[in-house]
Amino acid sequence: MKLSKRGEYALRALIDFGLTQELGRPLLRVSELAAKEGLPIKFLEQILMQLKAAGYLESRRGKHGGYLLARPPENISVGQVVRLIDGPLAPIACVSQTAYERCSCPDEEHCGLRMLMLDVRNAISNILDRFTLADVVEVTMRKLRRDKVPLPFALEPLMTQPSSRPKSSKRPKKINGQTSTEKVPI
Amino acid sequence: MKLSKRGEYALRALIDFGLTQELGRPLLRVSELAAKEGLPIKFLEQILMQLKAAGYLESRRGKHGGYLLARPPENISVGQVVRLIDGPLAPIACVSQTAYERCSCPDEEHCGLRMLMLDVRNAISNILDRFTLADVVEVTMRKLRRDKVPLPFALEPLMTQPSSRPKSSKRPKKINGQTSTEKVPI
DNA sequence: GGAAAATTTGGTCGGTCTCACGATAAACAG
DNA sequence: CTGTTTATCGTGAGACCGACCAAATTTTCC
Repeated sequence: MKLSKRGEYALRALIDFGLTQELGRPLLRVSELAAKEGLPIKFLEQILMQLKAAGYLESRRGKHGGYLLARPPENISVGQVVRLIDGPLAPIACVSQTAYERCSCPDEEHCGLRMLMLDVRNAISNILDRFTLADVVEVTMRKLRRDKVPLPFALEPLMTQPSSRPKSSKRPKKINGQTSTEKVPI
Repeated sequence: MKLSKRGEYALRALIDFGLTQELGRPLLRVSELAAKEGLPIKFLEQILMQLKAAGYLESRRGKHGGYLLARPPENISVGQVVRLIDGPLAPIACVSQTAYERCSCPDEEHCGLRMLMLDVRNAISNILDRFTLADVVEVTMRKLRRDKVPLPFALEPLMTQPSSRPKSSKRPKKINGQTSTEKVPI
């Protein structure tokens, strides 16, 4: 049930790009990002290249180079990013829509495991496919402001144009809705 | 978000043990199980040994040997089995209860990814920790009977004692409750 | 044009996951 | 006791993943 490191890093990077874009500084160098998030640089490079190839990022070379978002965060679905990096969300291939594969069990129609994992698939999809990068960024910034945390990436005074673009005032789509009321370990 | 092959095979095996126990033939040889489910024999051996070491199975050696369930299926939680084989259910370690690990992100309290994955964790747990092996077996057998499928493992006429033990009539705990009404691919 | 800074490309390396071969030990049948 | 049947154990190949290092290429700035 794990998200790969590659997928984790990709999402963390995209969230950072969303945050810095919101703060008026969309361009980030790989070295900055790696330092801030504590990620291995060369591995992060591979991931950013993959995100670029998929149309999520653009890159600028040279002196003031770096990466930036190629699409508005509202158009970036978390679920689609996970699928790009880690493959289908479904725990087993025989309940996947995008990459269905017959499993080795003799009677797929009456497989108890398949029924269970179909529920898990739907549960995961209902979360990851509903949230966009903009949603995650918005919730994160609200939390940061509420706790009066100095906004990250305000450092690096490189071309400090305040340019506070009118933020997309969308419905705040509550995250973390049904936080576990039970003591079930996970 | 994947369940490992090891975890998949372990669950498939346990479900089969539950089914055959219900049918009055609790003991299965590794070779039978591998043939019926189409699993690699030696790999399955390792998995069954692990399940035995964890107290889920017993083994008999010699002529009429094999494996059988060591605990009533009502006491076997699907979530606990997955945790044993694949580790914590949580997609990333920093939202796990049983195996929490600080992640490399600088501010865990305000990490957007963490908030998302917390929801995913709860969603998975709410499914896998609610269902026991007995639930899965019961739903499977109902489906098999409804479609009039010849019950598996009725073959192998080895010591055919009908011994129809009084089945635990529990509440039927609907599986596959909210089947995806939407066309979201997964 | 030349230097600097960044992306791009290439190879390496240890670890884990699947899966397989071969040999050993226990239980049973004759 | 002997042989068959079964689980048990040791070993390791093959593939993939996470992470690292070094060089090559491209772009921009001075």
